[in-house]
Amino acid sequence: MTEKDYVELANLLYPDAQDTAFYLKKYKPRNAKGEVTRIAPSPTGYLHIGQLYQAVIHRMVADKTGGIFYCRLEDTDTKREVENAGQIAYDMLVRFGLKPDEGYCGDRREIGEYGPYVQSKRIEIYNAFAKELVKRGKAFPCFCAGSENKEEILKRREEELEESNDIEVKDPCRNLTLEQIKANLKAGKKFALRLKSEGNVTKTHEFVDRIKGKKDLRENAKDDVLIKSNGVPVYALAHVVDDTLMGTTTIVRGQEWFQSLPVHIELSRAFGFKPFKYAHTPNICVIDEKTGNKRKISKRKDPFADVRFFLKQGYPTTAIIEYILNLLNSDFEVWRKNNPTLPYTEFQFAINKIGVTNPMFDFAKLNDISKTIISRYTAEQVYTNALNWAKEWNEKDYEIIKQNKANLIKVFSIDRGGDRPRKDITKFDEITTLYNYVLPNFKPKFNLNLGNVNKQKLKEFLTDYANNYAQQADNQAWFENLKQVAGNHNFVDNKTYKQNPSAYAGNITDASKFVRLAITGAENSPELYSIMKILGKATCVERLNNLIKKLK
RNA sequence: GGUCCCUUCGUCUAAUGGUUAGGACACCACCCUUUCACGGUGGUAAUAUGGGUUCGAAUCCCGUAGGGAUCACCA
Repeated sequence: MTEKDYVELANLLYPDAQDTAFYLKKYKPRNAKGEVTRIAPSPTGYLHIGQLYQAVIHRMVADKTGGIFYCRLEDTDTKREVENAGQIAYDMLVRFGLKPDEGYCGDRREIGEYGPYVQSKRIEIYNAFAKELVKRGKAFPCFCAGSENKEEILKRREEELEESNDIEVKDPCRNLTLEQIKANLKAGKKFALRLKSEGNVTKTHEFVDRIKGKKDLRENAKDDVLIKSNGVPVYALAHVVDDTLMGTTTIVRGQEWFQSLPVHIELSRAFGFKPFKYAHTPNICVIDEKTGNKRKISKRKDPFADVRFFLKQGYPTTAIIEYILNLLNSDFEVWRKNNPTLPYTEFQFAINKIGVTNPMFDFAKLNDISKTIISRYTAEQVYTNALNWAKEWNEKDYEIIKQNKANLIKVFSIDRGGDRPRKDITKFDEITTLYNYVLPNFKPKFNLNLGNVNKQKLKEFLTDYANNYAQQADNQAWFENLKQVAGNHNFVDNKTYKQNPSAYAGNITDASKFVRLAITGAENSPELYSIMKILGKATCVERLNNLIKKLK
């Protein structure tokens, strides 16, 4: 075909499309001095933990460089679309404190000069650029079979792999003559638009990825589809066109994209666009229980893939973000230790500090971060957060928390506020069980394990303690009293006990342990004096007597 | 199967040819203590493997093994 033929073909395929110059003029280059990043959720489910991970990078990179972070909805896969999912994804970003500056803001709203930010509303733009490509002889229509379902594709792929290792072949339709194309169009046949690849897989060129570093990249040689036969573009075209028009400077995305990078580069060059910077991130993984191998977090197998899992459990959103930051820039935790009260946004995040290997999701580490964050809350903040959590996720807890404000705040206040606050709350769904002893209808459940303690003496001690129990003025007096009563029943201080354990009924630790067990039903609790004061004499005596009954 | 990427304590990672291979979480011990915690001190624990280059290798090169990803009119 001649250059003239290409122009004729372009007009034939896209008679109504605008000239690309129109759009290139309409969307002015940005004057932001920093990096422009974007998150591009597809409305195919809910916000995935991996997308949240990406969003942290986008938000931090934009903030640290004085740039812009925007949101674009990639709804070109009509088959997989789930209703409301775009809205939910956006809402989740906002809740996690990663609100985009611009773009898609839910189903009825968008902000910014570079819209529309929903791809299904940009079809005419894609057509304009498709037409330009045809004019330049860099794309051609393909009249072969249309879309298949996933099972068919997987089956066909397997068959193809058996036949040949190299399925990167040029598409036969690239050789159709103008006359043949005209005949197909006249017959009413639908077409997909394919890239007419000029690459050669044996040639490589140097490429620098902002995370992976210097790499040799093979040229693309595949005539990939750019626009499906239903007129909707695939990711490659949408990415190159949108990110160019919207002024994205750095494409941050998962490393599964790394191998399609050559197509994106070829396409971008075919248009004569300025190349993007790219950063391909690792993927958060877990160990698969069946195979014992690492695998990407899966929406179907891992309930925490959906970020709402963490909200439902009552993790503070900052705990998730700080955990992710810790995976991304491992010096974050050092910074956090030195700056315990600064917001994480002050941290000097750097994209090139991101590692290249896939990290494993570690709940132990997340829990530690979460505990530390909650330990810095005031008692009122703990209460408010717990109440808000319960209001959304747990009706029963909500009623309990609402009706027991005074006691809960008192118990949250113990060991809180100093330099070394107590770290015992991991997430808000634990509150009603962790502090059940200050709530109504408390029924302690524990296994009574006496260890080396003399049962008869213990019973005598507890009876004496219960019968003569009086509220004390302060913690010191309270403990002196406990020590004295216990001492009367052969419970001695720890040093004395150590010298000859068999001579005594037990030590002061034992005595306290069983009082604690009677009062709280647990071996761990905040400082007992305060708890007993909150509960009042009658309740304490009753609980002590309940334990004594069990000691028969 | 082809291609691409990766491999340092159990986990997250630091160490840009010279460190006693460092830190954090988890685990254990001890200390503190007025009980539970918090905290403190210490401990167990790693350069996948075989060659090569080098005075010297976790670091550079080659092979091997293992793992991940990709090979759609999905993103």
